[in-house]
Amino acid sequence: MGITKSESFTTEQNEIANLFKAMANPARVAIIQYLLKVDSCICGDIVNELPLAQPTISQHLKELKNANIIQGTIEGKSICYCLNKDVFESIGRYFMGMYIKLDAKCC
Amino acid sequence: MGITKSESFTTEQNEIANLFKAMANPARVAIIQYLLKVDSCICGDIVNELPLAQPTISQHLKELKNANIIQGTIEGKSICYCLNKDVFESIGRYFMGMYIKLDAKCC
DNA sequence: CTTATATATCGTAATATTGCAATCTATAAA
DNA sequence: TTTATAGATTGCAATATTACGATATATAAG
Repeated sequence: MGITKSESFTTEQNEIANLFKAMANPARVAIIQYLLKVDSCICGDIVNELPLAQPTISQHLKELKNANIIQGTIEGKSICYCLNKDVFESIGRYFMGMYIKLDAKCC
Repeated sequence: MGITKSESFTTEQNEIANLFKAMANPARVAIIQYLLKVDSCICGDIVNELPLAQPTISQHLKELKNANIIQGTIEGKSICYCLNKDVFESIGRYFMGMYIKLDAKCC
């Protein structure tokens, strides 16, 4: 074998894992941080900002879009990308919820 | 090529990506959820709980430990694992911070 | 219609991840 | 000391990810 045994886990566990996977890459973290700074921009701006080729950026944007982390709107011949605010609230609440539930006593 | 160009990004960006990578797998998500439920347990409990072989669980625990998400304490001939509360607070704050900074206006 | 610009897709090479059988290590029990 | 138990490590096969050149698509400008 070698493939992740997704079918052995719940849909929720797989969804959470996939959301993290979308952010588990320094280039995508950099894209998210850049979008946080500029609010919105076109793909070309990110290509100029990061040391990666255009097809690579395009692929990363696609993955972030599939994970619903960003959204893209067609604007003439370019595409305007921005962060999806809701996702960050959800993830933030997920972790803060865990933090609150977590018992201080450990092994 | 094919390798992630880690050296092209900041240490912070790589650290964040690595933290997400540690959680970007349904088995590891399940381990985290299980530890949240039982507070602490030994490796064998997780092996009984999840449909994965012992070496696989051991490997996942190692990755979670490397990412400082869990900690393990030797207790006789077994090892007691539990979640590291601080990490969840940090991540929660990171995302809530992004959520607050994020401008509602998008493209 | 032609050309330029912006982005997406395809194909592929390099590398990383996942899962497990076999095996090793360390401690507890007998 | 021998045996049993708990867990880690090794080695490997299967699969996934990353990056990019080449190319396709789609819109704007001329």
